[in-house]
Amino acid sequence: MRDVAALAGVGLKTVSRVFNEEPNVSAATVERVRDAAQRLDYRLNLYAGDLKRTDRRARTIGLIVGSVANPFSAAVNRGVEDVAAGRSTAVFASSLDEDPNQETRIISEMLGRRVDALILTTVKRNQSHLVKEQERGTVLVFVDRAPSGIAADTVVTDNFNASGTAARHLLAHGHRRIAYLGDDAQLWTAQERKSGFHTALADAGIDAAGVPTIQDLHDERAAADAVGALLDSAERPTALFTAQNLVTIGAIRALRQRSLQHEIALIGFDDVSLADMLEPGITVLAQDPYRIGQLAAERAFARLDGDRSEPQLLVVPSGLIPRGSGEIRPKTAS
Amino acid sequence: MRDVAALAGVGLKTVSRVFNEEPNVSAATVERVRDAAQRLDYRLNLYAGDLKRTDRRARTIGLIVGSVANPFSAAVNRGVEDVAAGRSTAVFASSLDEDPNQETRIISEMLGRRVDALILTTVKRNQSHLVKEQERGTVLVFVDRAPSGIAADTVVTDNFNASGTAARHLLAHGHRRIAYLGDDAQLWTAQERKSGFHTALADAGIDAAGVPTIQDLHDERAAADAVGALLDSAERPTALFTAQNLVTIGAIRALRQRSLQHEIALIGFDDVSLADMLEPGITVLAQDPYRIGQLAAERAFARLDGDRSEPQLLVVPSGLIPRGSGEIRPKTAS
DNA sequence: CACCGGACTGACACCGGTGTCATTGGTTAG
DNA sequence: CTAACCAATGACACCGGTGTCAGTCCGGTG
Repeated sequence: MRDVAALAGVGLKTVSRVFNEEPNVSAATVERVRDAAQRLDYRLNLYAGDLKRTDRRARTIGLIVGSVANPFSAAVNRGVEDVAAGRSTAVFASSLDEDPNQETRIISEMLGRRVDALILTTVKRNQSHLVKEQERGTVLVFVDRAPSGIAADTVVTDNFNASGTAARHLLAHGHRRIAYLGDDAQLWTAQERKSGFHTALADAGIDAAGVPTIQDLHDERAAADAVGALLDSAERPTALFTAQNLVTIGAIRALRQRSLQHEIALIGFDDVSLADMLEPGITVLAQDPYRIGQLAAERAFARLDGDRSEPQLLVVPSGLIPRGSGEIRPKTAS
Repeated sequence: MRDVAALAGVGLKTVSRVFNEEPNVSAATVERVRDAAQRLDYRLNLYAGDLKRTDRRARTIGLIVGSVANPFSAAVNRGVEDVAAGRSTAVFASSLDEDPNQETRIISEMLGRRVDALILTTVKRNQSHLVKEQERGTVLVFVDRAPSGIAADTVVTDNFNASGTAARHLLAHGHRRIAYLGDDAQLWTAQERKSGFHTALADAGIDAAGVPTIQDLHDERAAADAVGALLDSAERPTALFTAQNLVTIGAIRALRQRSLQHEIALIGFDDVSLADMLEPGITVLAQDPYRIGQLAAERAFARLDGDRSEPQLLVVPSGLIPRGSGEIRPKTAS
C-alpha cells in the first residue's frame, strides 16, 4: 500500500479511502490511485483492516456439516453460499463425519479464524460450551439438529411430523409390521424421527416394542447389511422406513439383491437422486436442504445486522412424494 | 492477549510463545499462561500474526468449482478438504456456475483474502491474467479443466481417451449411429470429450459430420428436452453418449418417458448415484473426483513447501463400468 | 474583504500479534 | 574462581491497514 501511495503521490489514508469507496475523494485522485494500484498489481488485504476496524467483521462465515460430499450437506452448503455471496461473505465449510472429537477441534479452528458467524450441525449432546463464544459476539445458527444447553437460532426439518406421516402412509396401505432403520441414535434428528415414527405407530395401536428397530447405521454398507439380515430373518417386516439418505440407498441395494423391491414397501427420509427412475420409484419424505441453508444464512446475517430478538426455531416442512415403493401393499393380509 | 499476559504476569511475547508452542518456555510459565487464557476465554487471532510473520501463510486455500451442490464438485471438495485438514488449513469453496463473469469476481475475492493457494475450475478460455498473481507467490492448481496461457499444476480426468473408449465400446456392440450430447462447448472438458469421441468414430470410418452432436446442455431439463427431440426425430440414433453427469440424468429421463431405455444404448461420462440400481443399469465412465481433489491439494501443498519443479499435468484415469445400458445392441442390424 | 463551512487530504496512533535482540540468572568448563 | 554459554524472558519495532483529528484550499456570505 505504501508503494501505491508513493506512486500516486498521495497519503496512505487516501489510498485506503479509494479502495473502501469512502466519500470526499476527488475524481482525479481516485483515478491516480487506481492507476497506480493497477500498475503495481495491488490488492487490499482484507484481514489487515479488520484489526483496527471497529465492527470487526471479516466477512467470513463458517459452516460445519456432516460431509460436504453428502448430497444433503452439499445442498445446504450451496444455500448458505448463495445468501453469503450477496453479502460479499466467504464460506469456510468443514466436514464433521459425525465425530464428536472433531467437533471441538473444528469449531475451535473456525473461531481462531474469527468467523463472523458459525452455521453448524452438531454431534455432541450438549453445546453449552459455546455459550461463552456466543456472548462474545459470534453469531451461532444451528442447522438440521437442534442444540441443547444453549439458545440460538435453529433451522431444522420437520422430523417428528414427517416421520409420523410416513408411518401413517404405510399403515394406510395395510402394513402392520414395519421396521425402522436409522442413523446414529445419539443424533437429535435420529431421535426425532424415531420417536415421530414410533408415536404414530403407537397411535394406531402398535406397540413400539414390537417394531424392529435398528440404529447406528452410518453408511450404505452397514445399512445394506442390516436390512439384509432383517429380510432374511424369520420375522421379515412387510415395510421399511429408512430415516437417512445413505440408509435408504443401502436398503434399496439389499432389497434388489433379494429381488424383494416389489414386495417390501419402503419409504426413505430425504430425497435421493434418481429415486423416481427406479423400479419401483422410491417414495420419500423430501427435505429442502437448499432452503435450510438459505434460511440459516439469512438468520445469521439478520443477527449480524443487529437483530436482538428471541432465538427462532425455523421448521422447514418436508413432503411425502409417493413414487411406488411406499404404496406397495403387504402380500399376506395380516 | 494483553489481558492474558497481565493476568499471567508475563510479557506479551511469552504468551505468543506458549500458543505457538515455541521452545524455551518453562513448564511453569506455560501452565500459568494457559490457565489465564482459559479463564479469559482467549484465543489467538490467526490473521493478526500473519501480518508480521515472514512466510505469510494464512493456512487457507480457495477452491473454485462448478457448484458445491454438484456431486462431482462435492467429491472434489471433500478430497481437498481431507488433505487440507492434515495441514491445519481451511478451505473456502465457491461455486462458479460456469459463469465467466463470476470467475473474475470470485478469484479476486479469494485473492483479497490472501489464500495461500487457489485450486480452480475455470470457465474462461484464457487464464493469462493469473500469471501476475502466480509470480507474486500465490500457488495455482487447476482441476478438471486445463488452463491456457499459463503454466501451472493441473489435475484432470483422462477425457480424450475415456471418451474414445466409450465410442469403441458402443461400436463393438454394433452401433453405427451414435449421438453425442455434451455440456457447454466452450469448456475444455467438453471439447476433449467430444474430440476423443469423434476421433474414435472416425477411426472406425464414421464421419464426424454424420454424428448427431448436441452441445451446450447445462442442466437436466435442457438435456432431457434435447434427447427427447433426438429420439422423436426421423433419424433416431441407436446409442447415446452423454458427456456430463446432468446430461446423463436428463437422457435417462427422456428414454424412460418413451420407454426406450431397453432399446437405445447409453453411456454416460461421470458416475451417477444409484446408476447400478436402474433397469437397465447405466454404463458409465467413472471418474474419481475425490482423488482429483486430493491430488490437487497435494500439489498445492508441495508448491507451498517449496517445490519449484516444472508444472505437472496429472491425469486421473477413468474406467468404463458396464452395467447394461451400454451393452444394448441396435435393434435392426445396420 | 474578513469569516465560515465543507470538501479533500495526510500525520499518527493503534488493531493483535511476531521477529529481533538485549537482558538476566544459573551452569559448566577450564 | 571466572569466563563462556544457554535457557528463559521481555522491550520494541513493525506487519498492512483504518479511525481520528487537524490542516489546507475554496467558494459563498454579510
